[in-house]
Parts: sequence; structure tokens; C-alpha cells
Amino acid sequence: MSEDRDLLRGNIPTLILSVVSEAPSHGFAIAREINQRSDNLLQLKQGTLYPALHALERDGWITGAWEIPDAERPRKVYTLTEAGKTELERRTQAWGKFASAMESVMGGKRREQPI
Amino acid sequence: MSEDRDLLRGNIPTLILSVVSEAPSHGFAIAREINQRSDNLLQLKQGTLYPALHALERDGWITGAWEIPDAERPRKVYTLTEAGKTELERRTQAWGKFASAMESVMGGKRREQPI
DNA sequence: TTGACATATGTCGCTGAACAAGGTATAGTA
DNA sequence: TACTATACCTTGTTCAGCGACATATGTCAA
Repeated sequence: MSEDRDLLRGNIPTLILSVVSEAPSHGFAIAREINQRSDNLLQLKQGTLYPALHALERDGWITGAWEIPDAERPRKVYTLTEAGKTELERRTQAWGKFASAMESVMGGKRREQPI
Repeated sequence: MSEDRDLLRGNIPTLILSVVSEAPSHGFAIAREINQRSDNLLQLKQGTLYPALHALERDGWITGAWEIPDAERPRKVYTLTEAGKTELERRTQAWGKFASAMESVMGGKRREQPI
């Protein structure tokens, strides 16, 4: 599984934006969600999660707000910004193109020629 | 396009093994092939290509042999080994699982539950 | 009440893949 | 003569992800 580290490269921000785009959420819950949805294949570590969230906030794709529920630990809840929505769309498309390019090479297909 | 650098991470050896598995080929041609099949989306740079080939040879997945055609530059032609064939299968499966996990997270799907 | 565990946030230093930029050399072409 | 494409290679840099650690609270069992 250690190989998935490299496969993950560059995709973690996309995954985080995806999850946050559905509903505002805090870091720990986002990681748990990614973990569960991928059936534990994609494991977001803490040393990756928090710096990634900070970078996304710095770039303006998400905004964080502290929430202090009664009788619970403080959480920083992140919400997707408008710019973040656009960024997610861009990244989703980039992923699609990339995955399709991978299949093209692995499947031995030649690029499509216009008629 | 600069973002595809990160997406490529960890997939380059798989792409190289894929191309070589179809027919023995030399470095420069392998890169050209990947480039063309992906419609120039996946660009294998020389600073990536040659070290990657050396690593694959070191690990025993491919073997290189110098070929000196008449009136042409010498080339190092790489062939997939038996172990390399297994490795390629393993990597192809890993890619499939990873891509499907990505889709699961991005699509908001929950992991399938047994009945 | 003591310990273990899950939750929840964060930082710091390391590693290693991919890249940029450089090198060598030959064949063909303008 | 200069340029381009082919064909091989190395060195130093960069930075995403990770391991390991620190901190703190709520819950639950021994």
C-alpha cells in the first residue's frame, strides 16, 4: 500500500475540495470521510491533512471558522468558497483527462484522429 | 498543465512497463509513444525518463541491450522480463483500484455494504 | 482514579520522485 | 554553417506527503 503515496500526489486537494463541496466539514471528519468512501484505500494522514487544509485556505478555495459545540472539542469547520467551486471543477476535469490519458497509454490505444 | 506533474507521480514506471510490454523499445521511443498516445498530455521528460528506466532495470522488471543499427545512433533497447510482466499486472490493478477510489470519493458514493 | 482510546488540531524534519538545466554525440536538412 | 531531431546521460533543486511528535478533551472500563 505504500505505493499509493505516490499515486495520491496532487490529488489530495481535489479530494478535500470534493468532500467540502457537499457540505461544510472539519478536518478530522473530512479525512474520515475520504477514508470510508475509498474503503480505506486512500488514507489521509494528519501530517498531510492539516497542511493541505491550510494551503487550500491560503489559496482562497476554502474558509475555516472555529466552532465550539457544547461539551465537545473545538473544531475548525471549512466551507467551499465560490473560487473554490471553480477550482474544484477545474481539478475534476483535469483528473478526468489524466485518467483517460492513462487508460490510452495502458490500453495501447492511439490518439483519436479527426475524420 | 504544470499540475499534471503531480498527477503523474508514481505512474511513470507503470506507463513505461505498459509500452515495453507490447514490444521491446528504446528510451527515446518509449517517451515519444507515451506522449503521442496521451495526445501530448503526459510528457515524459528526459530527466525523468532515463533515471526511471535505470530504476526499472535495477529492479529487474526490464533488461536493456545496446543495439547499433547501420548508419544510426546506438540505442538501448529494453525488454520486459517475466518478473516485469507480473509487476505490470500488479501495477495495473493498483491503478484501477486507485482510480476507482478517487471516483468513489469525488462522486460522493459510499462504500458498498454487504447485504 | 487511572489508564486507554477516539476525537481534534497542529508542527517539524525527512525522503524521494519528477523536473530543469546542463552535457555528449550523430544524421539530416536548410 | 547552423539548426533540428534523435539518442543517451547526470546533477542539483523542489516540494508533497509522511512519520513522529506535541497538545488537549470526552468517554468508558478496570
